[in-house]
Amino acid sequence: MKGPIALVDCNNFYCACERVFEPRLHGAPVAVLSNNDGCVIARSQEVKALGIAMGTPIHHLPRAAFRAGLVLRSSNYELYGDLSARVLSTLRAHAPLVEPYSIDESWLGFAGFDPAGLTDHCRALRHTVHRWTGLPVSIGIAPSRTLAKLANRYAKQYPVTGGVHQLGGLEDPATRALLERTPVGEVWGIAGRIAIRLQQMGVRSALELARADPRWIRSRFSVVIERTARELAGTPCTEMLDECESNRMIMTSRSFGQMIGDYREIQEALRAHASRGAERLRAQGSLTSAVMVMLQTNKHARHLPQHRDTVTIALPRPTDSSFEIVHAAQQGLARLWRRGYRYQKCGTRLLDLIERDHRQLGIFEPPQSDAGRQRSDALMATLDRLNRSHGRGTVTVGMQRREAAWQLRSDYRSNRWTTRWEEMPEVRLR
DNA sequence: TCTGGGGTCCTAGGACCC
DNA sequence: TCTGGGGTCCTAGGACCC
Repeated sequence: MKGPIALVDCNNFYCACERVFEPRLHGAPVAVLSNNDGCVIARSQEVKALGIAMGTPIHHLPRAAFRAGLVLRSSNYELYGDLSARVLSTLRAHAPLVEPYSIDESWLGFAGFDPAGLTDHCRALRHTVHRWTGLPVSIGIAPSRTLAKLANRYAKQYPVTGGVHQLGGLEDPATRALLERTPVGEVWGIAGRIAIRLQQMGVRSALELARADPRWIRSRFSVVIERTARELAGTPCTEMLDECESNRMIMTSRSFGQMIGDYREIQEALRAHASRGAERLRAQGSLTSAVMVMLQTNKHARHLPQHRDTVTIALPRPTDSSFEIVHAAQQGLARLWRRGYRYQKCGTRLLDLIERDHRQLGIFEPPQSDAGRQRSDALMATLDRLNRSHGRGTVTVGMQRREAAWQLRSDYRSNRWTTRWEEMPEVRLR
């Protein structure tokens, strides 16, 4: 099933989300901070114009930026996630095949469509997304994902495109011209080291990579880069997926609000991460067979003793029970933690995921344990329901305080306008 | 003083087996 | 002087992405 592919990408997504419910932020420089309010992870156009780089630590932000009216926001993933879902449902109403890619990007499959009419169709779609969600998007259309990515960037960069740009294959002169003036390091999938090696071998532009011999690329690099080269030449190398693929691993980790040495305190944080991981596991209908626990000190604090390590606990049988997963995580922590270190971050990874429906009974498992499992399933379903309807953290496994040293700092968080009753926007009539 | 979190895929190389 | 050869499986780590 081949056909044109479109990439829909929300412009400056996190900043745009902040503006949806606070219109006064339109035109103002808005920067969204990482977890713990550490550094800048998203910038509005105005912030980019101020010369503030991605990843700038909050304490390095220049005074001049604040004088220019810089508005800071803590990450508000509950809001971003909800708005992302709205964009997705809008897309699903207007495209035959939608494959979510990240919180702010989706691929659209247009197999069987006449490429000639697609630009207009996508302009209309872009307009609808904006009307229904308040979020501006750009759309790139091309025969392959790598080219669609390039088209998308062009659409974003040049307002004259009306936010939509379409590329063809190498036989199209306009496509060739764009590839020729695109440095190879700006191609999707080619970054830092590989870009340097390609340049040393004389491959400097996207066009040169598109025209390189795929077998040569494969022998010098890998199949990944070979695929990128083929895609640039207009041959799609991945299928569009009809349904959401499940994650193969679920990682949950956070830095602490401050460095922590106390075992009990870290244990509490880890319980929160393990529970959250288990919740996501159940949401995608999987079971895990192994829990990896990670614990690390602050690598930037060079004057302090360093310790970072991971340990993997194999579970007796695949499970999605918060209790079993938390228990395994705590076993892992007991092996990792050392007295006298001040830790900065801990987390869990749920590994070896399988689909819940494919669960097999263990050889040594007594058949009557089915009843116990059903009880556990019902309990987990109730726990998830309560946390969904009353907000995360309403029911927890073991103590997980809302105010604790391990909790994230988020001093500049906006309201969770669409997911919390008590934070809903108010309209006052007078 | 501060410097995020969550993913995927691929490859190299060791362990192990016949 | 050298001292099999091939295969599979698993894990760690690199590279990249958002």
